[in-house]
Amino acid sequence: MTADVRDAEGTRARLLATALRLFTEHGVEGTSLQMIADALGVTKAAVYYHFKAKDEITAAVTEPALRELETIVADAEAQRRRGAQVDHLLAGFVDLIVRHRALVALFSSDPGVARAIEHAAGDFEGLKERLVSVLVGPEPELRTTVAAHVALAGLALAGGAPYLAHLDDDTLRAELLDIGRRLLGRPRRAAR
Amino acid sequence: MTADVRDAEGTRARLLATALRLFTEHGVEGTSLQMIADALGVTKAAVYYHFKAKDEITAAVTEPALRELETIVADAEAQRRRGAQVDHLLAGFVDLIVRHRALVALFSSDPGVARAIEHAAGDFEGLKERLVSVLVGPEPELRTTVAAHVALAGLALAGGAPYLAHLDDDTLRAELLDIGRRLLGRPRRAAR
DNA sequence: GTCTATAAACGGATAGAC
DNA sequence: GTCTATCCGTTTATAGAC
Repeated sequence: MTADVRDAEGTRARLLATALRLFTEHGVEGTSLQMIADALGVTKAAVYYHFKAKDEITAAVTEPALRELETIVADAEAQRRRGAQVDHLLAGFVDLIVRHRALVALFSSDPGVARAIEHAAGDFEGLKERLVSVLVGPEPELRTTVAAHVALAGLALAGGAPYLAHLDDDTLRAELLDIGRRLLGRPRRAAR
Repeated sequence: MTADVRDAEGTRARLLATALRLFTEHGVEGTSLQMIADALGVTKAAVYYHFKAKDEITAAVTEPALRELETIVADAEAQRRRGAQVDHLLAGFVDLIVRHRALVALFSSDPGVARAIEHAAGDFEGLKERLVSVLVGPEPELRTTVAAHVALAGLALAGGAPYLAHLDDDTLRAELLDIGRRLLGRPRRAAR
């Protein structure tokens, strides 16, 4: 393998990590290819070697986590008891937040993400609705619906907030899970 | 008064309302002056008559609510008992969300807002920190800190979410307040 | 108060050399 | 795999007419 080819995947990974950092800092629409290229120390043309359009970068940054979320929702829907559905979804969502931190906050609040992936990844809006549906159940009360929206947005943004970036994964996961369960009226675990 | 002057304030108000709508839909950076002008049925040059730069529009859209928030935080800080500080801040914040809906969600999550106003409005980041400080108090526990971040982000985004846009002000305020108090460990009110 | 016209810069994107 | 150079559409912003 030549020196040229050697770092292809490494550069691609660095590019995605850099793009994510800039996206969370400036928003997707507020981040230009020039900014990404500059941060990487290459030119715009080099970026275009790895991705043929900006939307592709946005999709590549968010898709892995979105696919995971899709699986989490499907697994939760497959649970038989209502309580288990909520527990499964909440645990999975919090775990996703903790492992991806800023990413979940990004696609929870940045309109640029939705715009960029609407032609690619399977129905983003539909996934959100299924997420809420699992949390509120059939014939939801208003209180439950509002609590579900507060929980989803709050957990995602708090998990990606710089103020909590210093917390280790296990600590953050336990705290977010406890708050989520409190919000949704699920019993807290006695021990860990 | 001439016909030209007559609608000056009316146009300015319509412009700000239109800009807010587009900002929440596409994000600040994802909204161009051309989009605002088109939505208003005027040209870009007409927009520039009212505001000499895009950042000024962003600032004008957000500043009224930010000034209110500044007052709310100051009033809360002036309370003598800890419980009263939290109660005051929470009630004020929720009321602000309900009256401005999408606006609070906007400056809670859109990086474009922070960028646009950092040279104008007095310390935005500082205000956020004072807000959190009131909620968590001196020597805060981790659980409280995380809960405060979840509450602030969750209430703001849920309050501006399209899914809850149909709720009337009184209903939304009561629901958000109850959830906020539950999150922050404050006793719920018995009656309304 | 709004328009047309235009300048200057920046954005995304491509061609072709090395 | 990265570079220089370039294209083109769009964006912010200004000048000046009505």
